[in-house]
Amino acid sequence: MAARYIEIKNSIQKDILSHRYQVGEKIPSERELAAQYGVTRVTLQKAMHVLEQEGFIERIHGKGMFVTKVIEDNVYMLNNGTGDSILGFSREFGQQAKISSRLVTHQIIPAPQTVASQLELDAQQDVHFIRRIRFIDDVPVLVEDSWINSDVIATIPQAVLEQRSLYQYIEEVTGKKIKFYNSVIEGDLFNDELAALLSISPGLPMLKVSGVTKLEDGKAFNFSCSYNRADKFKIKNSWVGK
Amino acid sequence: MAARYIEIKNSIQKDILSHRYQVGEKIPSERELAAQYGVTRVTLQKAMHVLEQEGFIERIHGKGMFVTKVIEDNVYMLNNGTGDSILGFSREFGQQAKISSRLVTHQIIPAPQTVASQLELDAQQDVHFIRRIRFIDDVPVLVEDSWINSDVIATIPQAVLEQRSLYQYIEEVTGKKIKFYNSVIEGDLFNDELAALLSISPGLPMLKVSGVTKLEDGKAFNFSCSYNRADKFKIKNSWVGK
DNA sequence: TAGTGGTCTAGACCACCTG
DNA sequence: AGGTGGTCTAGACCACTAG
Repeated sequence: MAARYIEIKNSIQKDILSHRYQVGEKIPSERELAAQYGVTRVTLQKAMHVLEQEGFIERIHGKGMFVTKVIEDNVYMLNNGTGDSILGFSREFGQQAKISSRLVTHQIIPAPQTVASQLELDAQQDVHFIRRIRFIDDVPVLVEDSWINSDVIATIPQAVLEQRSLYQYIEEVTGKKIKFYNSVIEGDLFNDELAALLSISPGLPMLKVSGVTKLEDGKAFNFSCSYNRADKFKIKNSWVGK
Repeated sequence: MAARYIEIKNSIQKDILSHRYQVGEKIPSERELAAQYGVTRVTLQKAMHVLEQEGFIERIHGKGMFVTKVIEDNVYMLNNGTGDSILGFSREFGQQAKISSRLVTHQIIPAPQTVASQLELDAQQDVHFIRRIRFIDDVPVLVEDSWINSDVIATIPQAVLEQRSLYQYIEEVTGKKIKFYNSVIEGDLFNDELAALLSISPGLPMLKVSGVTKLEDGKAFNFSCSYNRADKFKIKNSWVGK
């Protein structure tokens, strides 16, 4: 049972995506929507603030709330620069793109120092190391490395790694939700090794996204790093500032 | 007069930065802090949610709130990928870096189509076009292009462009606060023109950040695009997900 | 002046964690 | 059991925008 404000947020988001609320135009006022959904203004505002953060609406003091004009684009968006790129995939025109994965390697190794520090565990402690290639419409577009604390997940079925979402599996096994933290975006060039995995030329530009994933109880369980073809991806920074 | 929750957020942020609250350790509970500041829990929570968004603390249900372990780094952070890089500059170890600018060009031109669309004005309408180079410790690290609606600001003194913050000037002149929207991050390689401006080799990796800036009344007044040396910058994605 | 979003109060109940 | 964050109510007043 999700929180009421999340339900409301999803409901209004659906209304926006289905063009029930027209692009650029005003949506009903907080007081109206609060009455419609049978909640107080405070609760409704929480929903609307999330929608604003995620870039669906703009709130203008004294005027009202407006559906954000969405900019069309022919590249893919990594929605929030979170590690698990596959979760962030979205296309302005629906999800008809075919997404697939290939597992390059999966082994248990002693945690490298940088990984151990990120996962807040002792060096040399065992972690899963997983390298996967992601395809969109059968074109390889990114390499993703993950280091996962083996205390949290002892074994990972190969089927999970070949299919959709490792995170969903971890949520199921642990019974806890996940949170992303400290995501960092860098630019670089593809080296020979990564370029070979994607069948592209070394020296092409890359967007590198790394970050830590934690369980809702604060336990860090995953450090991931993805190497994305910069000609295929942009990152939308969902942020409203000042 | 800022909102109370913003004052409280700044106060606690200061306590974190001054290490009054130790890294990784628990800070007082919501109820305690609310009592200290003489506000209700709801108000205090607003402050803490902002601190969480900005990466200063982690909130863990049932346990408490903890100061985030900050990862040291020897590159600069573009805090939120907002257009005006100079505002986003921050170094983990204080602000002792020397920041300067050089104005390359400032002219009034008819708005190119993409700019007009972003600024929601008619094509061919006049805009300022400004290109500046930013230096850190006298090393050129980025080029920033800005297109500014001349309806909002008719004239811009050269001194403003050579000094610190154009945005601060605009806030003063218009008497309105500014908001950032729709910031997008891309990776690319420096071409000959941009590389020459920074005295680097073409083909080096770049982080490109573009976005629209609006006044608080919703009026779009600035489209900016910055080209950042990827060996000098990372972008911290202040986001807490799920 | 009427309508809008922005902030804030003083409670309440729930879900989660630890001892 | 006691403390923690997560959510929600039913009001209230303020600041801003419009006609």
